[in-house]
Amino acid sequence: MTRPTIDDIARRAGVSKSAVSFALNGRPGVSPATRDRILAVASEMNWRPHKAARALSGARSDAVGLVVARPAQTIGAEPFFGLLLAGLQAGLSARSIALHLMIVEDTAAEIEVYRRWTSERHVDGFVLVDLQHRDKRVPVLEELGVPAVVIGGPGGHGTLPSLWADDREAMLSLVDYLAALGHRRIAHVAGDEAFHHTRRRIRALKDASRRLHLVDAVSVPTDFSDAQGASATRALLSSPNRPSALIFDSDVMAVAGLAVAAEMGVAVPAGLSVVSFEDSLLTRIVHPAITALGRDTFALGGQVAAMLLAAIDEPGSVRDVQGATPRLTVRESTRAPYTEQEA
Amino acid sequence: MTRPTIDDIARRAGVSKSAVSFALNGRPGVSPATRDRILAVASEMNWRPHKAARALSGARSDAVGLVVARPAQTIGAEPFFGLLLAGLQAGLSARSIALHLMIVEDTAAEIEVYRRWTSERHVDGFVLVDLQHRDKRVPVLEELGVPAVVIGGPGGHGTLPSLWADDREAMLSLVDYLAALGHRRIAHVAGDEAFHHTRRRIRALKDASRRLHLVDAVSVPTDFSDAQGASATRALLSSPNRPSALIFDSDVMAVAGLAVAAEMGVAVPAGLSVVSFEDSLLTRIVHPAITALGRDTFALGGQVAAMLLAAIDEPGSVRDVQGATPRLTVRESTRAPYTEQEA
DNA sequence: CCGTTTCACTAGAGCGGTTTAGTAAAACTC
DNA sequence: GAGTTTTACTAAACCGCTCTAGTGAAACGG
Repeated sequence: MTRPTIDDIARRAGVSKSAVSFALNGRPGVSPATRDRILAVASEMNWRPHKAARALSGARSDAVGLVVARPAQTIGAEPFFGLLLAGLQAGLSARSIALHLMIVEDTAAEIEVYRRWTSERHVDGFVLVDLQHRDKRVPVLEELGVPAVVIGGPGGHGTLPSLWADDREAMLSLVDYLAALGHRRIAHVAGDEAFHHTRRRIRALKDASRRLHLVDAVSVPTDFSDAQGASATRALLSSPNRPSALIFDSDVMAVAGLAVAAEMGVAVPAGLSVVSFEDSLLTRIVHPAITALGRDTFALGGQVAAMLLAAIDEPGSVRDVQGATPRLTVRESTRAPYTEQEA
Repeated sequence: MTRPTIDDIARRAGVSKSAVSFALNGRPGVSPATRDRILAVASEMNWRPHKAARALSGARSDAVGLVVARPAQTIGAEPFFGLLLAGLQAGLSARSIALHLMIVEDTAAEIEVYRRWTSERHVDGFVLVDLQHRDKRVPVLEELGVPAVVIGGPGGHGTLPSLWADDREAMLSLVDYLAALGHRRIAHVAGDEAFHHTRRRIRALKDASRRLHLVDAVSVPTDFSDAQGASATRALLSSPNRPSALIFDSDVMAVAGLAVAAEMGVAVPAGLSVVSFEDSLLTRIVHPAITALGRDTFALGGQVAAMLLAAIDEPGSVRDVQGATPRLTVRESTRAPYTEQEA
């Protein structure tokens, strides 16, 4: 048997197609008695709306898009991405909105997908991640006039609403903590300078370092990969004026850095304190467990979902929102630095 | 200006709607000259098909579904999932098929999504992961008659085609390797017994142990979490007859186990060899790097995508396929066990 | 040169919904 | 109780595309 259409329901209930449509959508124009009868027939016949048919009549497609331009490896590796995905999902599925995921090669391909999906009416809105300096995707989405929410900022995302984290404040608090422990030589294994947040963190470290009179607060940019994280760590630990504390911009790099320290015979935390700017399972399961600045990525996904749904319902109504301030979870990888006596 | 429809193109090119449709879909019925002219007009007007309209006329929805019933944490944590996703994407996007992702609470919800998406014509097919013993999803998908490909098996997936790995063979090779190094006391931190592959691995270990006359080849089932992986390791390492080698069913548990060993002062690999049944970034970046059985999860995703597309194109044409046999990458976490002299 | 086949193209009926315009009856006005 | 408004419902257009049936002209066959 083929799936029932509203026509079948209409026939069975002895009313017109339109009456069925009204009843099923909770619209006025049918009496309560008729409405109940229609609903009963519909559920008896196990009717479900045909998404495409609805979308064709100008309605929503009930889906949002997430397009990511990253190498496959990164997507598998970073817990951030999976958690964000799960959080988005949770926020969307409550209103049974689907998530269309697309993983592409580069930003050009990403923009092409935005264009295509918009004109095909494939999705009702987009979530934009990995905000970059002078991001080319922003003007395109603005031009397309499609609802979109940016994760990142503040600044650099034009008129699109964003959910942003105060990376500057986070970095300052991190440095304050390490300085309070007595660290004077702090180094930073940073991410990719193409990203806004990386730049902000680097700048914040510089400022804090000046304010607290730290020695050599150097930031080494990387591409976020474990390989570059490891080699940056190796270089820093080999320098004559070896830092006593390292700040890593990602959990993956922090773990890689930890391995380098072990390999070089540098004890953590006795000889080196390690802090990660990102928290996850990774930082928890290694030994020693890594002190990390944690934000609830799952919750973040949910928040973005809510913002995007609002932007779809009422374009222009959504404004920038500052996400929860990340909190430091102290674990086993940080302590006061070596003193001469100990050494 | 509103987006162009085939009617606009028809008017501009001076032909009928149908001629445009034929031309755009590469169907016979138009002369080469007319076809070229229509295509030129279409691209000039920047026309794109309206997905919903196409889908409504009985065509495909050009999307496949992946529904996962797992806690959010797991999805973020396991590289497997992200890599699979990326691989699937790569395989699908070549034919510009979208991936609809849905993360749900439990199997009941998952089945509900299968029902809904099928009757809504939301997707053309499904990918089924985490195959369980007596899996309830299989008969539902069979009943719905929707194309689907299972990752897992062999066996237990009814008439649905599956891409399966030979877990038994893999476990045997692993045990052979450890036995060749001289290990006699091998223990296994297993996954969830609800999963088919976990059961097969446990059975294989038992068989190998009997064949090789190993002592105490015990398997401890867990829920795949780092916490249970850690406590299983703790228990095994505390037993009077401590194993000299541990096999972990997942990378996350292997890393957690490594941390427990460090915490208990058990040196790896000197005092304990560690092997992971799954390879990923995780096993590579920790210290010591973990010897692991690796399969190319990204490629696996691509293979599944290809199978599903074939199943959609020609239902019933796709048969079970055995995936590539995982290969052992030896790293720093394995060596011959302690001998009495060394101890 | 007439009948048949092929070709290039058009008209128009769906696909499964939504929505507007219209209608008959019931319910209010005063 | 005639006129107006409201209510409950129907008919049919419409969304953008696909595809079948049909048409007129050109090409072919003998």
